[in-house]
Amino acid sequence: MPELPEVETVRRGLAENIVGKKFKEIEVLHPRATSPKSIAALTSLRGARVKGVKRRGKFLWFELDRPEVLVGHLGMSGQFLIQPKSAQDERHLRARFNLGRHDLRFIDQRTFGWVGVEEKINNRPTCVQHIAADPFDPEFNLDETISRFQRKKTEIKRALLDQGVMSGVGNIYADEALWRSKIHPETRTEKMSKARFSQLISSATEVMAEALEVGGTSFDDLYINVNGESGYFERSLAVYGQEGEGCPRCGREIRRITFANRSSHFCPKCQPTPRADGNR
DNA sequence: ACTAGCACCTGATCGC
DNA sequence: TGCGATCAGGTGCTAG
Repeated sequence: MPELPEVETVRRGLAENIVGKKFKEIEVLHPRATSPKSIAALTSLRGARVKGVKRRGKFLWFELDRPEVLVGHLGMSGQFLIQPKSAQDERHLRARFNLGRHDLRFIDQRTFGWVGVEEKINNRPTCVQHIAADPFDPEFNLDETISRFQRKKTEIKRALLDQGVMSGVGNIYADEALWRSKIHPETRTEKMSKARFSQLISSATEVMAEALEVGGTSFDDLYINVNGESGYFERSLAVYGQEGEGCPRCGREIRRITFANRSSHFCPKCQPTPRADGNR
């Protein structure tokens, strides 16, 4: 579900609502809700005070008044909600952190998301060590990012989704960025110039910034912010989920293909199939 | 060392 | 109505 704009929307909501608050009671309601280790580590956070909420790519973590951090990933369907303590349990409630009158609740239909306790190395949780900077990170370095793209030998769509190359982009914004840059998703990275990578990174940054401004993309209630509100970028999508619709640029019918076990949406005219000899 | 393929889940929807 | 196939915003493991 949530890609960078959605996760950042959630991060902002969490920062506004729970920085300074203390975890009073912690309850884990599903075995898959916590990262490999134990629920003991989670419940040991009772009494910890939240100092800040950080993000890299799609990973979130809470800085505490102790060395460890509370880390979370939303997976495909995870949500953090701020709820009155008295509110009824959600159907897919997986963990509850009581803050007094309110709860921070972790809800996740598909259970690909998780929360856990980790040490920090280089100022980042251990599970985030292999995640590259996203384009909004002050540590983001364009030249290094392009070099990592250039080292990949695969289709550009796969490389765009590789969080170790550049983080934050998921299936929606990958398709939107490729459309904006007029690049076919199956274009081989070996055939792309440095300028082309640079342009694509700009498109990805641009589309994610625009989505962030309107609270992200919500197709249904699987993605909502900490107050339960939807984002509005769905109406601005050019290709994702638009199979059979007209391309907003040229009117040609948007096509959907499957590879890497996921759907890719593109305009066959604006993003022509790369030639066998690869020139484009 | 790297890439491709698949597993990990629940639920909605579509065609028969 | 029912049932199977397919699809859904992500990541990590592992076989080659």
